[in-house]
Amino acid sequence: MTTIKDIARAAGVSITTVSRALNGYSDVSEKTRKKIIELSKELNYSPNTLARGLVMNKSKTIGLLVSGFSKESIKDNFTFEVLAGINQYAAETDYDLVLFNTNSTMQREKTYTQLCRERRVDGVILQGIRTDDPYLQEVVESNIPCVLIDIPVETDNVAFVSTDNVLGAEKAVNHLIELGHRNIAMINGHDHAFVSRERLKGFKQGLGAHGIPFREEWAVNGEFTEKEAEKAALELLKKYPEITAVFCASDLMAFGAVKAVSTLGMSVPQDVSIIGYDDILLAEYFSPGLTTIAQDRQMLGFSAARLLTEMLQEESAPKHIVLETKLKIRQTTAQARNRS
Amino acid sequence: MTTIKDIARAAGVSITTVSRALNGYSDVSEKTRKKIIELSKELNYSPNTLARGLVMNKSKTIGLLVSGFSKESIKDNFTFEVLAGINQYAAETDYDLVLFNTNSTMQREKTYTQLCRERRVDGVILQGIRTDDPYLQEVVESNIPCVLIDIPVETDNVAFVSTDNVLGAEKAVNHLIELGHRNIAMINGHDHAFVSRERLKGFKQGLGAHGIPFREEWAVNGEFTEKEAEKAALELLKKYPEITAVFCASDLMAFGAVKAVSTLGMSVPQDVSIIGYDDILLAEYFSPGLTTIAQDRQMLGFSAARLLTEMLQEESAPKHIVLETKLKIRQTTAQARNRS
DNA sequence: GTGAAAGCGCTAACAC
DNA sequence: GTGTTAGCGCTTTCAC
Repeated sequence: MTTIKDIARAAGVSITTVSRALNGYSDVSEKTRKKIIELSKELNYSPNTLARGLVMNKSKTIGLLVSGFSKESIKDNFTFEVLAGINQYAAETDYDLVLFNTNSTMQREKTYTQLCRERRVDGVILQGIRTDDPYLQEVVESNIPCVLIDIPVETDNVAFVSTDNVLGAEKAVNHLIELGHRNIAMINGHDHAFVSRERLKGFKQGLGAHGIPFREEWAVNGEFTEKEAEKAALELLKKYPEITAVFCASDLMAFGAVKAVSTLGMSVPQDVSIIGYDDILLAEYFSPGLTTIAQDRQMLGFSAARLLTEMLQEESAPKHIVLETKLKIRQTTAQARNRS
Repeated sequence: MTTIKDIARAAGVSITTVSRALNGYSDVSEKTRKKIIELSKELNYSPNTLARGLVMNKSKTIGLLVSGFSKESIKDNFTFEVLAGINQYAAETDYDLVLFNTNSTMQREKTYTQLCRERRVDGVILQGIRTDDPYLQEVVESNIPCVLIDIPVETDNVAFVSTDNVLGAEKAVNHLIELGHRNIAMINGHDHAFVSRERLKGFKQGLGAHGIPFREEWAVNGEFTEKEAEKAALELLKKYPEITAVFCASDLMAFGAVKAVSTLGMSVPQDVSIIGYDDILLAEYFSPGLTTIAQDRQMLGFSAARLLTEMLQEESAPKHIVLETKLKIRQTTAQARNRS
């Protein structure tokens, strides 16, 4: 494998000159530069990034710590779309991505910091970790530049990007209220998700803005899974026949809720309106089409990557980005009717 | 950042001894080993993989060259599931994954070999490239260990994994024939996909085995997209009213075909049976549920990763793996009826 | 069982 | 403009 040494020998110059020429420094005569560039092509030279990284103490790589490689996340595709966004941005830079994985027992033995330091990644993007994940604590304590997706932590070396979950939830509630619903329940994710807390907040705000009191017992957790949400919806709808609409904090959970409604011999949206959150691909293909709050997951990843590279270049980079959401009206929401 | 030098100093030994102790060599006294291990924990040491890679001339990383980060591939999810499989296997090894991307204009300037050599990846997995992709030629010529997904090239340093596309297609055809269909059309991908050629072969074999002649004009290309397939199906069904069933080489294309049928005022499966290939998530959620040939994409990735690590360890590793497919009967296929 | 020394391929002072 | 030199953190002969 060709090294700069080989080129230096062939060109009759020192390795320093080769290095300088190849890296575009100005203090090399045009003539020697040309010769060196030519020779490097001829000899089929590729720089050794390991060696370069070793001496420069940076690797031009971004570490990815994503939790969503399970069966479940294949369904909602969240991880992949975020990944696609990150990849898309990275493609325009000279950073490569290295995929760490947190879901294996073996990797769990290594701490977040170890993972990153061993590979000498310049920065990290974290996605899909819970607020009580031990890794999170480490992030804050370590001094590795880091961008969190959907977790609002902001320090000198950590930034975050998320969507406006409060406003998003409020949009959902507003939509239901505009359709005449007053008795609205919510199926949330779990308490260790930042987005859940935010969406609950938005839910309450939406109700409050229209003078509708928030009822504690109408807001339950569905753990972000279809199954749990179905169970929760079943109980809720049985116990409180006055409920005419349910806001679910994820589309997958909304599917569960729809199933629950039909299990009870009712239909969506005639008897109960259901609105989801995410706008995953299935939402459109689901029958009936799911009304939901759309968030641009790819942009989430794209922005995260951009934010991180900015952080790596300048001190004064912005420290967080909040993206907008959009209401997608499909067939699971309709005018309120009395079902009791 | 702690280095072995620091540990050596703290332990009062040479760096050689530290290196040996940390790497589990036998010729270190238990006493010093213990001390070194302890010290390394205390000092919060992480080995520098760049330095190690530089001297050992391998990086313990696997390069991933996948083409599917586009909008379209979010729909079929193929890339992600393969990725999940690779990741799952990698999690059990000490290899990390580096994501290269081929879809950007910038990266196109770098050759396959450059990409790999710069990062000093130990091996590569390629997925989603066409048989006429210039990268493919390079793979064969380079001496970088490589596993191809769904492209049958086998040399000293390249192996492949795929599913049995011939048999898969034959299963599809058999299913249709068993339902009484004799006039069966096929909508294939494109000629530069190995899987397309194989599936066509299986299609012909299936017909032949039952004495049904293959009609050239009934086998058209749909470019693996929903839109193109819809167009193709529309033409086909209009022109040849005797066709009662269509085998599509991907689920996405099958969706297009279903749409075409309904555009023509007919219904699936009463008038025309449609069978897909892949069993993507949407196939199940699609209405009506799509009958299809299922392939285990995650296993595809998992096997590729396993094969590659085996190649990296021993010379005598097996050089290809072919996975089985499975017929999934849902609602788009039914008993043949005369529609002309 | 342990250490000295060389070197992996590269960059970056510092001279000239 | 160009070369000399040192050194990034590690592994690996080769001595002892």
